[in-house]
Amino acid sequence: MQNVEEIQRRLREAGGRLTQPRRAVIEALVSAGDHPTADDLAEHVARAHPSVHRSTVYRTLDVLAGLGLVEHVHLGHGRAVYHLTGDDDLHLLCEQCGLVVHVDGSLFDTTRSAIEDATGFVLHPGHFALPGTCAGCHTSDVVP
Amino acid sequence: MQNVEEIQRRLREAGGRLTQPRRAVIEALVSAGDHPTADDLAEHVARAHPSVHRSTVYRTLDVLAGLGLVEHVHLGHGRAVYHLTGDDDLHLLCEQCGLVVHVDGSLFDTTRSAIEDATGFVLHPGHFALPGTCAGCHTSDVVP
DNA sequence: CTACTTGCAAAACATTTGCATACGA
DNA sequence: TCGTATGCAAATGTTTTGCAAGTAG
Repeated sequence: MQNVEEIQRRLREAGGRLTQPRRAVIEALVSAGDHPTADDLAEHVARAHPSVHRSTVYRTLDVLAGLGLVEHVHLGHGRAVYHLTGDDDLHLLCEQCGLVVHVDGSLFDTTRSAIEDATGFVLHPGHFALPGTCAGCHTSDVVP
Repeated sequence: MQNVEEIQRRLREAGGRLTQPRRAVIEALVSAGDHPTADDLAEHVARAHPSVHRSTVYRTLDVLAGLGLVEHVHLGHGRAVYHLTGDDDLHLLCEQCGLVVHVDGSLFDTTRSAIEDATGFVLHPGHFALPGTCAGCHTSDVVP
């Protein structure tokens, strides 16, 4: 959905500078796996550009988040994963095996509108992972 | 639902020792407000028992969590709040003002079963906070 | 008495920040 | 050139851990 050129264009349009470290972070975002942590991204960046510092990765992610291009999801216990905006899905986190799966965000629609009607609260559920037990762990649960 | 005696009984039944620091943490859990952080609890404990160390608060919470008596909810950015098991409602967290409100867990039923049917994932409602924007912040948003 | 608990200090972990320097536009 | 970005190191904030001493049962 989002490619490197598109992101670079948005960054420049906003008056940001297209530096080598920023190129590397953007490249990492589009080519890293499904749910990279900041650390995963820093590692990915370091492979091609060892001189890029971790703090620059965080600062770049922060800039891109400010432009609405990147979001992060907290998985609990301090870890967060980053992804390009546009993934309109929920993250489910298995508390037993750590598996993260994506489901379509529309599954949440009825709950979202029910809560909005009842309380005026507008949810952004994509920002957190919903914890639970995945199918695999749930069945093997019975046999320890 | 849970009173001090009940928790103490469960702790002793499990072979745990009922020490003064543990009494203080349990007391803090039942008498502290709705969504105490570990820090809130440590402060509460310190008022009556200044010698109780922060790490003991964490260890006690961990023990009680192991017995299924306490759960914690991540509010993002490192903070977590603790509560006694039995609150079967959802926590909504306003990302702008930090307000936490409870709503009935049944509002989540359709989403829970939809996710369970689609993926086999069994969610633990109540173990997590749903982030969003509360009614107050949402309206004042428009008028800065 | 013995093993479970505690206090302390230090480590672990993820992220942020101050500052002088480097570099894109 | 000029102000934004960067690297570095050190700080931040929360939670965890190793260890000797304390204490419940």
